[in-house]
Amino acid sequence: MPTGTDTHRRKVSEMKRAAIVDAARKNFLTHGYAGAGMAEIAHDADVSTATLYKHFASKEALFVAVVKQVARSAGDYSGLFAPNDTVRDILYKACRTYLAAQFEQDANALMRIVMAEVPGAPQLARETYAELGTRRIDSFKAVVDQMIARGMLRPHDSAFSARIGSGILKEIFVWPALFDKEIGLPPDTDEKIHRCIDCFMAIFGSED
Amino acid sequence: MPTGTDTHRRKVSEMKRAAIVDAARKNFLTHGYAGAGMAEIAHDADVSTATLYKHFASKEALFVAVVKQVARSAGDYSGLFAPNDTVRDILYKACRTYLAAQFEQDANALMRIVMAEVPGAPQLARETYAELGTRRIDSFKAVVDQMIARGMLRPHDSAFSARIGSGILKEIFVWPALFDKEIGLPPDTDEKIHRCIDCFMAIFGSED
Amino acid sequence: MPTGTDTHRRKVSEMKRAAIVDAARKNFLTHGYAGAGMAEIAHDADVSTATLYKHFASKEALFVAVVKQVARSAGDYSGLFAPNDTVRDILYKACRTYLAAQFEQDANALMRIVMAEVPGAPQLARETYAELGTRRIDSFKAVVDQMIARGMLRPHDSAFSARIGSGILKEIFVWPALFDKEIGLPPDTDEKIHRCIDCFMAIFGSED
Amino acid sequence: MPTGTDTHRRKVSEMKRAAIVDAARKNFLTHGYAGAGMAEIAHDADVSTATLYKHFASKEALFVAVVKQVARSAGDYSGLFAPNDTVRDILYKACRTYLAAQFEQDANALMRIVMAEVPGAPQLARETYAELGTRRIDSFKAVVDQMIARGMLRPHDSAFSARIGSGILKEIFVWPALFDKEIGLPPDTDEKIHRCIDCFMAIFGSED
DNA sequence: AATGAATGAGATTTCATTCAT
DNA sequence: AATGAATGAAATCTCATTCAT
Repeated sequence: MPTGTDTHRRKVSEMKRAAIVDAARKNFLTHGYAGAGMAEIAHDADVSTATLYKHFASKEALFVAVVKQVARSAGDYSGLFAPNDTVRDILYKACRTYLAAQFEQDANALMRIVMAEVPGAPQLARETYAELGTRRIDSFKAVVDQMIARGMLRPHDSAFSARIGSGILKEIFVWPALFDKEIGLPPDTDEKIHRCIDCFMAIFGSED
Repeated sequence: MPTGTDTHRRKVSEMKRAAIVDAARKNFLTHGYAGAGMAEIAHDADVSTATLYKHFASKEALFVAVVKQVARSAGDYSGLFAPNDTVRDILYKACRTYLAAQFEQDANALMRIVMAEVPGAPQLARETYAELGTRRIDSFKAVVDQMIARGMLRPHDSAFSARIGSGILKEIFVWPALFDKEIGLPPDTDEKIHRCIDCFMAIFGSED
Repeated sequence: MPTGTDTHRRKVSEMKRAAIVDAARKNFLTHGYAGAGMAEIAHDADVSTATLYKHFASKEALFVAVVKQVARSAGDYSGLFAPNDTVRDILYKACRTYLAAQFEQDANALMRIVMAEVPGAPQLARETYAELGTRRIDSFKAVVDQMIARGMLRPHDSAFSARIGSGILKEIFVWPALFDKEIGLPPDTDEKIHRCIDCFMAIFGSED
Repeated sequence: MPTGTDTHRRKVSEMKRAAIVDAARKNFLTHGYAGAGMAEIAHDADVSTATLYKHFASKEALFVAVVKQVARSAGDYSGLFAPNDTVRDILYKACRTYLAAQFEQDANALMRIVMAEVPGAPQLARETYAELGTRRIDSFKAVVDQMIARGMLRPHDSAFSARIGSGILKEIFVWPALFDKEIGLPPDTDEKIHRCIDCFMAIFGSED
């Protein structure tokens, strides 16, 4: 019965593919795009280079696969609204979610690499920006929309305020981390988040 | 009289050095750090590779020189205060100066490359962040301080507000440009700047 | 059955390795260490430079391999004692064996190169001296020990006499060859050997 | 008066030449022929590379000059015969003189380098062998001749015995030093010399 | 006569990719 | 389908030597 064999083969093949993407992500993040080597990736994934090339036609194709895999995890903004939450409570949770997605998934390191490839692979960079940049702000915007609907924020252009909020968070937390791989979230993150929220509410808060 | 000869030689040598840095900047910006080739840089500068290496001991040293040269042009924030300027006028000019420094000198492209080198050359990245990141915000902060002193802005922590302002501008203008080398300042830049100023003044404006 | 493939691959690979060492020996001997080029070695071995570097991680590693290969042929001193041989017969055969190992395997040329690398690679030089210098004398000493046991030579410190014998042979035959690559064993080698034996027996011969 | 100036100029020029040869010797001995760099030699001699090339047309020519300079100091065997000296006393002094010339003037290191250049510069090697090898043995032979004339040694072919003596000394003292730049004369040099003399006298001593 | 910046040619080494088995 | 040895093309860097001043 070839079916069973086929299924088995496909399963093995997919596992190898996953192992490759995994090994590739680690290598790209550690050594950068140019620094990562196909041989080492293959070795780390317990696969021959030839097999690697069966799955991904080129280094760039492999890199695209890694980016897409990471970008897929955008952060979950559902269930942010608990019954007795204040405006600040909800904004705080939204900020935390935003930052978690940015820091926990190596998204910073990935952004660095993607940016570096802008001259060489503009399409990839644009797509990644859409995934890692725009999409996250859209999620944030959805939260803002809900808050406006509930009268928690003054009515305004939420697309704009979401970017403003994102910009403030990036400046305080993300930007430094882009230039230093050892910088994570600082110990006084909470306090800083609240100062950011102060700003946000000074602009977009309801007027009472 | 060796002086004449020496002076001449030095002058020629310095011109070659400048030509090398120039060619290097173009190459790095076009192809990225790894993509740029010393041979091509030397060729573009009309110099042999050996001469190139007399001036810069390694590819990295050359890159550092390029970064420093670009960073040197941090933007001139003096003479921002004209007699009858409103708060908004001054902030507008400050924003324009900030954005000019960021866009006119290829600073965006350079930032991309430096970020890409974070894993491989952390020290360089940190120094560049200090030059291209922190220093620009400091200039901005000095403007804010003056405005506070003149009662144009509510008294507050100017170090913080300078970062907030910088963060907002980056999000709206810089961030997209980091992911797309063809993105410069948009046609409706003025309008966008004014929306940013609205935000800034909502937070830090004097309360009248 | 991967075994067949593996075996075949290994066989091919080993042949290439041998070809590389061979080509390398010729190049090193002809042009010296610094003068030999990896590209030419690869070409002579019908192999790409990349393959060469798969087998030997560096020029130095390749040179070490060459030295070890040559050193392996230390000369065979067994079967020197025939029933009716006189003392002189046996010493003559030992001298011939010693000189054969020194001249037939390019050991002289190799010694030259190794010596030249003394400042740059002291460890290698020391090891080579152990292989090409000490070990050969040890073999000679074993022969002397047997001759003493049979009463053919006066009892004495064989470690010392072996060095004396080796020193005399080196002076007469090896030393000139070290300074002139075209000098091999001279036509009157036999006569010279016997004069050396005269000296040796004058010192260490039994007194009858 | 140009004469004074000319004389002065020539004097300066000769001093520079000497400085160059000196710096060259140090560099060659330290780094080997290939390892030594013309730029560094010029720097060490406080001279420009162009001046260096005015004095010596090429690296090889400079090396030849160094070899000749060192070879010129062959050791002084005159005044070896004191009134009441025994045979052994005189031979001891001759050995000491021989070894001093070999070890004190970096002759070992120079020999290493010359040998390395045998394939590339055969003529130089042959000449050096004549200077550093043959000539020293000739001096030794002269001493032997005198000893024969005085009845201190059995009449024999002194050209041969000088080589035998030289060979024994080389084996014991020089050979190891050729493979290890840190090896000088050992602490028990005297004892070893006397064992060598024992051998020599067993062969060539007068029979009383 | 002297300088030292500049050079051309070549060195070793690396790596994404292919191909015979 | 999978292997891993082999490759070609290029990269960074060095150095003896020359030349304009």
